[in-house]
Amino acid sequence: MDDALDEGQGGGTVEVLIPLGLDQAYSYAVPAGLALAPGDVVQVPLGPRETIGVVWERGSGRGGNLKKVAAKLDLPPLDPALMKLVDWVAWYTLAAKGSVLALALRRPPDGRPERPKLGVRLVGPPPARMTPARARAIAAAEGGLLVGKSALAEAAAVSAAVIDSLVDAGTFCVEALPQQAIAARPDPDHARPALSEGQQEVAERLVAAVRSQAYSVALLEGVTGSGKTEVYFEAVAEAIRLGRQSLILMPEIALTAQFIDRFEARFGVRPGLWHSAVSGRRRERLQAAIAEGEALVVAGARSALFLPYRDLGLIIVDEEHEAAYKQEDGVAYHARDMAVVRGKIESAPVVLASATPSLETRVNAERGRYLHLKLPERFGGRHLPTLGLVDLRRDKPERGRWISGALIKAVEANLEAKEQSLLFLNRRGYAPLTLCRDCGHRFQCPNCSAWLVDHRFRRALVCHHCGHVERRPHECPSCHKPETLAACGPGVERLAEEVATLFPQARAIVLSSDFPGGTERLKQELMAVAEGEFDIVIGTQLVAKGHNFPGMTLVGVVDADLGLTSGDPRAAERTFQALRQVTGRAGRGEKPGRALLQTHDPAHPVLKALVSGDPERFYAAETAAREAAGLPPFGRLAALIVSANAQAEAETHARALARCAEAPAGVAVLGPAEAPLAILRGRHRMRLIVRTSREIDLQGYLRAWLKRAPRPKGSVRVAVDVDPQSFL
DNA sequence: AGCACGCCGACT
DNA sequence: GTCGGCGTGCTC
Repeated sequence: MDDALDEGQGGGTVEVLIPLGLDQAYSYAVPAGLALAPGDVVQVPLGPRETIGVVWERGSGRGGNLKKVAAKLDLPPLDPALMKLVDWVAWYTLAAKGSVLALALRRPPDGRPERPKLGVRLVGPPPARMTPARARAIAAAEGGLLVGKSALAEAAAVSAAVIDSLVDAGTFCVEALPQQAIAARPDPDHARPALSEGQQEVAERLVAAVRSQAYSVALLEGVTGSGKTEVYFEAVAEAIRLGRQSLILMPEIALTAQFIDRFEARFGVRPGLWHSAVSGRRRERLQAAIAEGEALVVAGARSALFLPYRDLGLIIVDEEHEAAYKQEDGVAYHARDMAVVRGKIESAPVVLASATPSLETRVNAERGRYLHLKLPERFGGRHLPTLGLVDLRRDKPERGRWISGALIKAVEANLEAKEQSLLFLNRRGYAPLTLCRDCGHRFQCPNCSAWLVDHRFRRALVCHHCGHVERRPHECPSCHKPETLAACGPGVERLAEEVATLFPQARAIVLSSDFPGGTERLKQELMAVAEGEFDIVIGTQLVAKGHNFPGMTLVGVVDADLGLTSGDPRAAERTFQALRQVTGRAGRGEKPGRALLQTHDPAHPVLKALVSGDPERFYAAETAAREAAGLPPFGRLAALIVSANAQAEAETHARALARCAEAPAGVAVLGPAEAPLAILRGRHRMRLIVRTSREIDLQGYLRAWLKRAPRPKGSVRVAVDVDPQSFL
């Protein structure tokens, strides 16, 4: 056989990347008669079995004693842009290429048929025994049309069991509902909103970016209620007009019915939805529709970043600052950053939207790398609430109490005026610490180093890190004296006790993720709050976003210092964002609102910046503070080492790395002692920041370190927490 | 990811 | 004496 024949007729070798934790593509021989090109999805033998893989590049060898590619699968090939993204993300995150490929690779059809949604049709006579519930169900199904089972149950206000019994009785028959269209074409002009002048201006900038069909990044900043979504929808509309695809990336929890309704109201159809709950055949169909270019708009959680878009013309990252964009297990990546990278690779504009942008995005905007678009404050003449601090050193609540005189007065005035108040305390449960007054024993999690949180309602002690639960004993497990256990500090449950004592006439409710009855009940209660059925809401982070409470005119932050003192480098930023969000809950209706923040440190720069109402002040102060503390200013190289099974091991790794890193000039490793590192208690992970003043191949360097360093026992994972902008 | 190899606790 | 736990390593 000669080479000429090999050209088109197969033969030769290919490098195949397998979606497993393998960093290298493996060489396989191409059987005669098979033509393979990079991107093709193939079946290859691997050890004792066969797996799916992707031809990454053409090989050069003759494939003498290599295993052969078993088959070329009938799936659309990975396009070069997506392959480039996989390569880039693997290089950048120091993850094995195969693991990244696994994120991008469509699952082969698993043969599991999509569970067809069932509907019922009124076909037979009424059942022998009629009940009110049955009568309602039959009335709702009048006309003999095929109705969805759950929809019918809801419409008739009966349970699914009633419908089932009517099916058994022969009154209804079951049929499969026709499959819902996976991705109908959105109409860019379905319902164009009336934008304010300021919004229009910003929308036009985004539309221009979409028209340019070139890479660019814009930070779209605007407080909640400023109409960010409407504005970026205009950019999406433009992409639709051009026939190009848009990806709207959002934190998983933000993919709510509310967002979908807004999308549908604007474009007439639902977007293609991609999140962890979408499964099986539906996932496949959507993937196919995306690859074909039929699905024009995809709204998805971070994994939607690796979908095989055919012609991506716009990427929106909503709530850009959300920590949920960080994937920490498996391939550790930041979806927002990788979105920027994908935009670069696809030559598409990227829009980062947020009310409280992350520090690094702000820095990038400031340095002119990103276009900074600001939306005028609030839409419809509404104003941001006025913010005030309560100095707890002067206005001190009694022992065992947490609400100051000033806040009590404010709540009373609100009750008087029949307006709602929100008391925000980001602490679930009754008390964050339980100790023995006699011997000082503190209840600690057996798995983690965290304190166990007293949950009176559940009558249990709970670890908020690992989920460990134990019963709250009656006597101290250490000294066995009875009645010595004391709850220390407040949680929302305890605050509710105080509220009941202070304002016995008020209708109060505690809202936290522990809400009894699950998310469904919680949703109902949120609705009830919005409708004014409660006077005082005591809530955790949960109430900071989402539902709008028009009657809420006062927000009391019970402990504004909470979170400011932890060792996490992001503590100040996160607290600022959380407080800005929660205080913004006041005055969303007709009446102006105000917020009171209780603190022991009224001079704290975060609080001062917050009260000044000028976010720029916070960002300026925080950037300066980081520089002063020797923390990596964003936009320069830094690395994050995630490591080991135990804290001690993590520290050993860190010291080993610190020693190794002394060699190449320009690299300084801030070890456990020097850096305000965050050992994430409970999961025993450690963050270590590598700082460098000049450009080196940090990825390559760390990779090499992992290979040659005398490693202590335990697994080491290295992830990079760098602003990828420096590499673009 | 699978699957093998390999070294320490409770059983026929 | 073995069965089996899952830690570590390998797959072109």
